[in-house]
Amino acid sequence: MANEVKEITSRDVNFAQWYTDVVKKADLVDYSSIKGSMIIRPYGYAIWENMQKILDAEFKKTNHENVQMPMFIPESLLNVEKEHVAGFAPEVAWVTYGGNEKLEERVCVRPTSEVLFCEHFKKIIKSYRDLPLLYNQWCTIVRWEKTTRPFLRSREILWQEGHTMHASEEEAREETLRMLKIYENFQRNVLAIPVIVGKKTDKEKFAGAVESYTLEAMMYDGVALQNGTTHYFGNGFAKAFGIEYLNRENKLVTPYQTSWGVTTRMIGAIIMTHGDDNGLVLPPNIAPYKTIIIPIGQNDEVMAKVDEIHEKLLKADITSKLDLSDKTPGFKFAEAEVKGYPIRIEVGMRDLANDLVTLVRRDTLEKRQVKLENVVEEVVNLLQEIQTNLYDRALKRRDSMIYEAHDYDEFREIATTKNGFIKTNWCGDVACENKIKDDFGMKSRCLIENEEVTGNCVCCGRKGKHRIYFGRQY
RNA sequence: CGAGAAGUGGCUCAAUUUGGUAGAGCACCUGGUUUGGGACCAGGGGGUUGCAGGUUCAAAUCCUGUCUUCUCGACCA
Repeated sequence: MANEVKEITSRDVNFAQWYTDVVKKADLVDYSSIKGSMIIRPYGYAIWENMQKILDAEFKKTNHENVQMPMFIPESLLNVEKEHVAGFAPEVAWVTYGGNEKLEERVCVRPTSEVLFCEHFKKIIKSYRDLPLLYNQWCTIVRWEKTTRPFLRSREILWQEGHTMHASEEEAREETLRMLKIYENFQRNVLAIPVIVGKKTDKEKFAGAVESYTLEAMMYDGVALQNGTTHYFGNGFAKAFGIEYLNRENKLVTPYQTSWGVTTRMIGAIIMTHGDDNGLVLPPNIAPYKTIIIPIGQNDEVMAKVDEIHEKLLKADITSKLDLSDKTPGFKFAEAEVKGYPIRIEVGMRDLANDLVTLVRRDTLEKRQVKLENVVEEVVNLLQEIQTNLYDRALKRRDSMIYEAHDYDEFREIATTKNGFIKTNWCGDVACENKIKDDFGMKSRCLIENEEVTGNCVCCGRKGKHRIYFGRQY
């Protein structure tokens, strides 16, 4: 009995436990001896590598350059921008000793790198000719979280952070929205995750930002996962750090700034958006292997065909794994499902006698027999179908879990009986946000830009200023 | 950080109540037979029981501390 694969808790019985089971059984991570610092195993890391490859290409296309900044920040540097340090101080890790000697000034492990970039920018930006300055770095950061969960909330986080400087406010705002759009397209088209994109309220925005934008995804259980953010900083940081340059009129002026980032949390989002009781389900566009080929019976003809199909797929640029282990077919089928390969190709004599092979799609587990000579073509089409179906399915589910509340009683009724987001009107007062958080544990997700405000604030009854989503979050 | 639960070969657990030679199934290795949904036969390797103290003739078992994991909450991305 291969019990290790059979022990996935049903996601409708205990979603949190199901998530933990999938993460482990699909060989994505292992725990380390440091709380909240996970080992990302090859199969999990391959997903991250694909994310990096695709996003990095988008960053380069839009003229960003990669750099690598230090991992340590001296306390005095972190303290330069007040709102920023207030936001991050409670969760930074401090280094106080070097070897046996106590440090003169303690240094923290970067929780994010704004201040490091600012210090550097001050040195290298002299002229309007130096702008825009478009930097990005792939690195890890540390935030000392109290509760940790693989991918969703860890202490050591793999991410990408873009930091840019611009000559005008308008240009910096454009950059903020440009990167937001890149994230949105990536999540929709590659990860097949529908996201609600919008502006954060003042209460929820990044420490030190003028405006923060977010990509909010809804997980299978109706809980929100913030899947990426972009920030417009105005020139607050630049002023605090004294970054100035000479413009065309030979005047000393302050530039405008942005930052933006996504993390391996997106892997958690894939799991909780597409996964099912059999395990992981990977969208073809991000899967390390788009197909897994499983031979049935070890005779020469089967082995020859399996090799042939594998070669053909690779030639057509379709990553494919060939499972030649000596497990039984049933075991391999089950394992292929746990690991979420988009398509499984079963090759056995029964089909080969009629020049057929069997394709099994992971999203629906539906089987179909196809002509051997058409395998590549069929796989290409099926991958597209799966990619589309996963997005449509997730979108439909999400939309079915968004509710409109017109008054507080209705809000309470929804918040206490249903899982999902609540769409409503809000007066703009942080007191109402706080009350909703205290009463129901729901925070504002983001403001809705394109809808007219139709009623009064759901909480206080005063005139509504914004359309807004509320929801519980990871 | 608060409440609860748990840490025994890679995994799931037994032995803990009542201190007395650490055990099973699966996984792993070798050989063979198998192969269309989680195979079978034979043989074999692997654990000083999370870690550190303490009590005792004797500790997986009792006591103290600590670390890690899980669930629920608070907080934060």
